[in-house]
Amino acid sequence: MTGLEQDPEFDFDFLFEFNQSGEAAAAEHYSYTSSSLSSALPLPTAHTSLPAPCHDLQTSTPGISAVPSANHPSGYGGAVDSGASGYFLSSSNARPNGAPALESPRIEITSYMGLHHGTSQFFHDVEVEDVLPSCKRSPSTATLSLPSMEAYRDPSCLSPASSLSSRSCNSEASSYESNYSYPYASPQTSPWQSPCVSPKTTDPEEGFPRGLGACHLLGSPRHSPSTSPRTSVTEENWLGARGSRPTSPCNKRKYSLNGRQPSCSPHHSPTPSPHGSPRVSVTEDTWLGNSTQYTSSAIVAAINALTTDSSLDLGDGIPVKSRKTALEHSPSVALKVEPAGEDLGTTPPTSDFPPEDFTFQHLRKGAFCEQYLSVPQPPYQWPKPKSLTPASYMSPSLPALDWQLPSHSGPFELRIEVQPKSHHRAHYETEGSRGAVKASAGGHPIVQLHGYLESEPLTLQLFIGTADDRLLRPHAFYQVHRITGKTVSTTSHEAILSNTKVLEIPLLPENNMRATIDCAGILKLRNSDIELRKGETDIGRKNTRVRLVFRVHVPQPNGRTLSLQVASNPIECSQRSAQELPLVEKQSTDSYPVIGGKKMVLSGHNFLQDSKVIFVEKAPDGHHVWEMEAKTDRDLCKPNSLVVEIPPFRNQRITSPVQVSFYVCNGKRKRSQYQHFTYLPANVPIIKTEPTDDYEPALTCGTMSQGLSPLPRPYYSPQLTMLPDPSSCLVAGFASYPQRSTMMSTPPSSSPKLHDLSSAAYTKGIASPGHGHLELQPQAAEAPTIQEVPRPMAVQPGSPKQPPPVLLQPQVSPHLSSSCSLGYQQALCPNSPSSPLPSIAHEPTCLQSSAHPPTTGQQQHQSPKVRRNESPVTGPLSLPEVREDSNHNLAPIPVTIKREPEELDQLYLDDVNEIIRNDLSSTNPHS
DNA sequence: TATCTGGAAGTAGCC
DNA sequence: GGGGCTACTTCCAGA
Repeated sequence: MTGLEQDPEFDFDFLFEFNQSGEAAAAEHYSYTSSSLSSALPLPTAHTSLPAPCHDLQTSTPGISAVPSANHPSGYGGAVDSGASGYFLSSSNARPNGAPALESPRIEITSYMGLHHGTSQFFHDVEVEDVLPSCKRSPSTATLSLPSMEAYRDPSCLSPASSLSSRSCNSEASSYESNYSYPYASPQTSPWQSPCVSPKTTDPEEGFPRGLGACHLLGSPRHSPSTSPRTSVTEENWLGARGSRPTSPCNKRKYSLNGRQPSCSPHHSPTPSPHGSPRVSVTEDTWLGNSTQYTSSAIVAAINALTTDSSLDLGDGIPVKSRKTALEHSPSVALKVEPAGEDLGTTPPTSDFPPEDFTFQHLRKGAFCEQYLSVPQPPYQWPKPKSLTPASYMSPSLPALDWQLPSHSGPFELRIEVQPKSHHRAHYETEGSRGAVKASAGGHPIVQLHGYLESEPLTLQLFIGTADDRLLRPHAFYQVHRITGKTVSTTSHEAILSNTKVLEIPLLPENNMRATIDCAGILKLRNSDIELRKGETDIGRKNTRVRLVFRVHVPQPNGRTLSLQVASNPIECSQRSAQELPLVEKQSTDSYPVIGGKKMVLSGHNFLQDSKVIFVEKAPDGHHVWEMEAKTDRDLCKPNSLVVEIPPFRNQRITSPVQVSFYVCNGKRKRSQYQHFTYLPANVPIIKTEPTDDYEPALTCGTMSQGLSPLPRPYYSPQLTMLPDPSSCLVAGFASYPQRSTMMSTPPSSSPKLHDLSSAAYTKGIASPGHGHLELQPQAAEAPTIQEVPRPMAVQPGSPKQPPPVLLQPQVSPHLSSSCSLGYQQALCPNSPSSPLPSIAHEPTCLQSSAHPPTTGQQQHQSPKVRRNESPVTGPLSLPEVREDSNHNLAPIPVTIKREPEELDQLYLDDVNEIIRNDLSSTNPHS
C-alpha cells in the first residue's frame, strides 16, 4: 500500500468533507440526482451509475437509521404505494436513484459521526489520492488530521456489538490496521447503500451493508481473480489485518491466526499485487475529472466505489489470489499506475466515455466499485452493442436487487428455460473455480426473454440470491463468479450493484433474447467474513442454498423501464449437502384433500431406501404442531426419486386449505429442506379458491391455490412463499395468479408473480375499489402517479432493522390480518422483524401472524443459542393448536406436539437469520 | 499448464 | 475439560 493509502489525513479529508457537508451534501446528492441528473449526468453516465440508483433506493434505508418512516413512505413504502411504478422506472424523470426525489432521508447519513467510517472509507478509497489532488477537493473540506487510528475509529461510532474493541481478536491488531481497513468497510454506511444490507443502523458499521461484502469482495484482495469479492471487511480489515490469515474472525480459527495458511494470508501473499491494491480507482477522470463530476451522481459513484473496496487496501492482507486478480484486472487508479490498456475494466475512466460504449458503461456503472472489483477483463472485449442506448441497457433508476420483481408483465416474460442443477459446489476464494453452474440435464441454464420484439439488445443481469423462505434478495454469503475460458461461449461482464456482484450477459435479438448461462460460477464467501460485517444479520452456517436471479430491464416506449426478474430453483452449494443431504427438487403433487392416501412422487437427490418423509405442520413459532411419517414405497425408491403416500391430515374437518411441510430424512441431521404441501378440505374439490370474504382472504392468499398448481415443484420460492401476492389481493385479475404458486407451487424459476404488476395492472388494482381489504388504496393515493414517481413496485425487503411496516399495518384492517394484509405488509418489509412472514402459510399461521406480527414461524425459531435453552424434552404443546382451532372454529383434533431439538434444527436454521435480525434490532436501539 | 472436480483433512463450535 | 458430531474452509490430487 502506498503511503497515500494509508494516509489518514487523506481519508479524513474526505470524510470530513462528507460530514460537514453532510446534510447539504446529501441533499445535494439528492437534488442532483433528481433534478440534475439529466443535466449533470448525461444519461449515459447515469446509466453507468447504475449502481447508484440502486444504492439509493436500497440505501436509503440502510445506513440511515432514522430514515424510518420518512423513508418508507417515500422510499419503500413508496415503492409499495407506487407499486405499479415500481416496475416501470422512468428513466427520464427519475433521479438516478430511481427513488422519488427524495425520499430518502439521506440526511441522516450525514449526521452521523460514524460516517467517518464510511466516509473515510469512502474517501480512503478514493483516496486515491493521486487521483484526487487535494486541490480538487472541495474547498470546504475540512482536513482532519488523524492522530491515531483510534481517533479514526471513533468508538462511539461503532456499535457495541460491532465494536472492534469489543472483539478480542481484533484488539491490538485492530488498532491500526483495523482502523485503517475499517473505513473501507463502511462505505456502506453511506446512504446510498443498499437497503438490503443493513438497514438501518445509524451506526456506521451497522450501516455496513451486507452487500458490502460484495464490495469487499470485490475489492477484497482475496477474491478470485476475477471476481470473488471477498468480504474482507471483517477481521482482516477490522480486526487486524495483520493476522496471517485474513480470515477467521475473532480468531475463530486458530490456524488461521497462526498463519497456518500462509498462502492465504495477505501478508504472505506470494503474488502481491503488482498494481497495488485495487483501490477504488476513483480516478481523476471519474471522480474529479471535471467539475461536473462533483455531481451527486459522481459522488454516488464514488461512494459506491468506496464501498466496494473496503478491503483493498490492506495490501498486505490481500490474499494472493485475490490480489493477483485485482491486480491483473483491475488496476487501481488510485495507487498505482494501471497497466496501460490493461483492460477496459481497469482503464481509468476518462471523463468522456462514449455513452454508447457498452464496456465503458459497465465500467462506469460499477464506477469505482467495479474497477475495484477488478473484473477480469476477458481477452475479448465486451461486445459493443449495436446501439445499446443507455436506456436499453440500463436505466439510471433500476430497482434494487432485493426488490421483488415480476417475471413477466404484459407481453414480456423472463423465463428460465433450463434450470440449473440443484447442486453446485461453490468455490472459496482460496480455491480455484469450480466451474459454471450447470443444468441438470447437462449443458447450462438457459434464460430467455419472451415478448421482446425490438431490435435492441438488452442486458441480462445475474446475481446470486437467497433461497430461503424469505423474500428473494442478494445472498450475503455467495457471489456470482464470472467464468471465462474455452468452454464459455457466453459473453459476460461483471458489475457491482448495491454491493452485489452482478454478471451482465447480453440478450441479443438474433438469439431470440435467449442466453445460455455458461459463464456463471458461484463463489462462497467465508461466513466469518460476512457475519462480522456490521449490519449483517444473516448467518452463513447452513445457509448454503442459493438461487440464480436473472433480471432484465426492458425500456418502454414511454421512457420508463420495465424490470423483470426470475429466480432459478434453489441450488445447494455446500459440498456436504451435495453428498449427503437429500434434496427434493420436485413433487408430483403439492396439495391434496386431508384424507390423504394419494401417492406422491418426489424427485431429487440422495434418496435412500431408508429415507423417511415426514409431514409437519408448524406453528407460527416454529414448533411442530403435527408430525406424521408418510409411507414410502421402498421398492420404488431410487436415488433420484421417492414415492410416498400422502398421509391423512390430523384434522379432517378443515374448511380451508392448510399448508404444511414435509421433508425427506436420511438420518439424523440429514434432511432435506422443507417442502410445502397443502391439505385441502375433504369436501372441497381441488379447485382454485378465490378469496371470498374478509375473514379468509388471508387464507386464500396464503394457502390456497396450491391445489391449482398443476406442476409439481419444489416449494422453494421464498418470495413467493412469503409474499402473498399483493396484486392478487389487490387486483381481481391477479387473483388468477396462483397465490400458491407464489407460495410454493410456483416453479422456483418463476419469480414472484406477485409482483408481477404491470404498471397497468398495478395501477388498476390499486385504483380499483373492489379490493378493499387491501388497504393499499390509500397508499396508492398517496403515492405519486407512476410516472411522476417511478418507484419500483417491487417489494423492498427491508433490512432487518428496517422499520416495521408501520405504514402498512395501520392500514390493514384488524380483522383482516389475513395473509393478504399480512402478506402485503410483509412484502413491504419482508425482513422486518416485526412483520415476519411465516414460511409456512397455513391458516393458523396467517391469522396468527396478523395477531402476532412479530412472530412468525421463522422468527419464532430461536437462534441456536436460544434453542439450546429450549427444553429438549418432548412434550405436548397446545398453543398453536388451540389458536388455530379457535380461530377457525374447527374442532381440533388433539395433537401432541413434540419438541425435538434435533428436529427443529432445520427450522432453526431456516429461521436463524430472522432471529438474529430480531436480536440485533432489539439490542441495537439505533437499528 | 490451467481449470475443473471430487475427496478429505483440519478447525471451530456445539452438545 | 474432553470426546463426539457437524459444518466450514482449505488443501490435495486426479482428470
